[in-house]
Amino acid sequence: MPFQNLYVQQRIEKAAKLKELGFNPYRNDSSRNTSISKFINVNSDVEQMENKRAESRSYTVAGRIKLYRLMGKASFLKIEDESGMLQVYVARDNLPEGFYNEIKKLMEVGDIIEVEGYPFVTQQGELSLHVNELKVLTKAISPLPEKYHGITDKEARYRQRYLDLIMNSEVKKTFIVRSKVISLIRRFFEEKGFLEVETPMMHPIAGGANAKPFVTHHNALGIDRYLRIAPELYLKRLIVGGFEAVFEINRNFRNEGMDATHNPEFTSIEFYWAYKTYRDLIEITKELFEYLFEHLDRPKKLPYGELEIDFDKFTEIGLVDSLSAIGGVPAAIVNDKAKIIAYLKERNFSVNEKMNLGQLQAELFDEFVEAKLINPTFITDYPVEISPLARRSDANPEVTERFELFIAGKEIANAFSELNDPVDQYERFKSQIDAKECGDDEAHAMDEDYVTALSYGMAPTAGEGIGIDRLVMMLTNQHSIRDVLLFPAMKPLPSTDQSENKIQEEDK
RNA sequence: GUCUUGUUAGCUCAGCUGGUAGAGCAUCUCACUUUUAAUGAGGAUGCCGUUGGUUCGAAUCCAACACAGGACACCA
Repeated sequence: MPFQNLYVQQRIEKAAKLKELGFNPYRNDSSRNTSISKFINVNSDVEQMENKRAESRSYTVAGRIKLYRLMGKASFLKIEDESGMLQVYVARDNLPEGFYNEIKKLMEVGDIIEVEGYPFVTQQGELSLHVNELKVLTKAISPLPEKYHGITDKEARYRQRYLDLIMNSEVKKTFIVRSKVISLIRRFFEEKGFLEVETPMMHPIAGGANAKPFVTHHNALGIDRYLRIAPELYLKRLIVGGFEAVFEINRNFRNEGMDATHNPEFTSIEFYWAYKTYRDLIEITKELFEYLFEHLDRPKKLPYGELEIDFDKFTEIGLVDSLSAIGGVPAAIVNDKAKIIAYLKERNFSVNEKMNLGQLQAELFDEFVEAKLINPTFITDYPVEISPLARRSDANPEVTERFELFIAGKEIANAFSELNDPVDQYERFKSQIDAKECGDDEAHAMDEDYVTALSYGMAPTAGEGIGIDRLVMMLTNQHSIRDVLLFPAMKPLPSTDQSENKIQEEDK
């Protein structure tokens, strides 16, 4: 049974008393006519007035009580709406007779009230609203966290994000930035002539990435469905179909571990661009960042924890070149399997000697280079062995036309000129099946329908995916993905409600 | 998955080498008509995460479990 808590009981009592007095504690007749920030802007002139008040003006504002200072026959309240916080002055003699004494103990911090009145400036110099009329719109029966320390417990903040949002205004700002980033990305690609599309989230075959999918069941068809791990293969079908520039911003689902950079569902943008190559993607990616910084009004030298990221300094380097130039690995060994293995062993890294040259180079990159890539860096020319979906470079068939973008030591984007040879694609799927049978449960499944699509001819195309959550982390100086997700995945708590347990039992 | 830290009042936190739980805010009563975390006086508030064990006695020691934070590993 909820609401057993003493403080909740006291507040339920107050709601009942309001009802007795004829005040609905959950009324629906708000007549708010301005926001708090507008009130403050419009009345900034009141301070210059002779008696520091404008009794002829009238505003109705509403908000949640954050502070309540009751002083006998008058009181000050701070109320907050989405736009800001406002001080409100309630004096007994300015209200209908008896009203103030009736209501002053029935409202409290957490309640949402509406007040009508005129602007004035207090002796302490704060623009406030002098109340002529007051009503409780919504009674809160659970008390808010403490007014000074707020709520700091991470678990409570993630599970009860609404409390976090009520108490911590910076949190709200982070999510406003997140919303803007998504909106700007959408606008950027629309302005470039891209078409936003929606492809299925429930896939018969989970493809487009190396990841374990979630499985669900479609009762009517009697078949299992996979929550998508990437929209890639559907978006490329659309290129086959004749759309030349498409993008999709939405969720992917991966049935893997959770940590500071991984949530089971995460948001990405993937975009595919016909008649273009990965070189064009590098240019459009730089442009996108320009666009974001311009419209977000952020400094190009952005602090990130201890680091400072300079978004005016995009650089580009080949993966193998980066090993010596950035990672400090001797240039003489980076193209020699045996020497790399010896080098890694000397430094006490566990080495799988069955790895091919490309995999070993990737290993060196992960160990010695990745963390050092603070300013935005395009790493290009990925070995063919670790790029199964990317097109080989015509100049050097050992590497692919691919890049990954790293910022603050983390991968932010992955892009390449797409493989559009259907026979080659079929062979690569087949070798993935072999890998799957050898125990690699993240290997791609054969997608014959996709191969069929390619067989009708896909124009030369370049495609890119950008992790929105990680991008927002960087732009908001957050170091956990949970701080840029409104409702991060959390394990359910054991239910204390027996009826709920029963339902779960019956379902089994 | 491994290691590590945490879980005490609505919130933020004390509670030492075991002796039956405390502060601030909030809440309740009283005073107070320009306060700024308002102030002053008085009162109430606890499955000390859960389950076991050791002990005359456990918030405290031990074990298992649950949840969370952090680090590492795995993964892209």
